Amino acid sequence: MAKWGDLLEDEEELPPSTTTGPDAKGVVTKVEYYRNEKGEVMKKTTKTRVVKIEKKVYKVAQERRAGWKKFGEAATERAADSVTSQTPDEVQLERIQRQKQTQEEKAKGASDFASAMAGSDKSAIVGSLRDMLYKKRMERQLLAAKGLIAAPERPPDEDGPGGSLPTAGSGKPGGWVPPSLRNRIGGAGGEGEMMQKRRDENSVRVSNLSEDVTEDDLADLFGPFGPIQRIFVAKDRETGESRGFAFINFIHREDALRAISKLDGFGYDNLILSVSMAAPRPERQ
DNA sequence: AATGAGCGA
Repeated sequence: MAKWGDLLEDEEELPPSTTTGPDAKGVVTKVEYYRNEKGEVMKKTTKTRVVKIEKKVYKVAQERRAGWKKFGEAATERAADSVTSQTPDEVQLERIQRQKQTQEEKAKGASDFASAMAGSDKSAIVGSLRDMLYKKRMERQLLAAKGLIAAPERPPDEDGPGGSLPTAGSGKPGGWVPPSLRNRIGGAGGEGEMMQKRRDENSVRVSNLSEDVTEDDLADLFGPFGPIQRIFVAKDRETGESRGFAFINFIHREDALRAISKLDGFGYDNLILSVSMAAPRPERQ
């Protein structure tokens, strides 16, 4: 499975897309091959399942209607020439199948990635990195959905009134931490526990991010290059939506430069990232 | 397309 990229490297013709299924569980598997902007062959596997939802409201309405007396023309109609017409209304939803993953697979993914990063084999990097980032992201989304972690960038008190709002000074551990207080992110070379001075000089700008990329996604993406002091995703002041670019401040300049050389032009989330050293932030008067 | 927040003594 890991070798498909190598096998196809020199071939002109791409394999045809295939669609298999639905299998016993209704899962349809679609495999497509395409070339990215660098001419590398990419494989995309999509698994979808059609889920039929019976609308509960229909049941309720039907039960209510059963108790009504007919009137007008309908009171005398026979079944054959009904004056009422009905349209079946079935809602079909597609949803992406989540893949199960064992601890060993996770560990393997991480070590594949580490060795790919150490070497210079670009296609190996792209293969294992893309895979690992996607899995990590899905894990986070699942945890967020289960309520085990806060959804990204949404303070708990936005869930609406009535809840037990965390008051200032309650100091509850494990809750949502505002970005301004998230100081130590990823990386291995912790430079002491003290508050660190921000290092704007090693600030990397990444743009053309998709709107739903979070700080955690970027920590996964940039963390392997070295310790990071701060990650900042630019957001719209009132809507909170990502503006599609971010800054990653590395502690060591050489890590910033390596990240740029490896990740500039990297395809992430269907977009081609642009990664470069950031211009210094304008001074505040 | 695009270059980040806070700041109250």
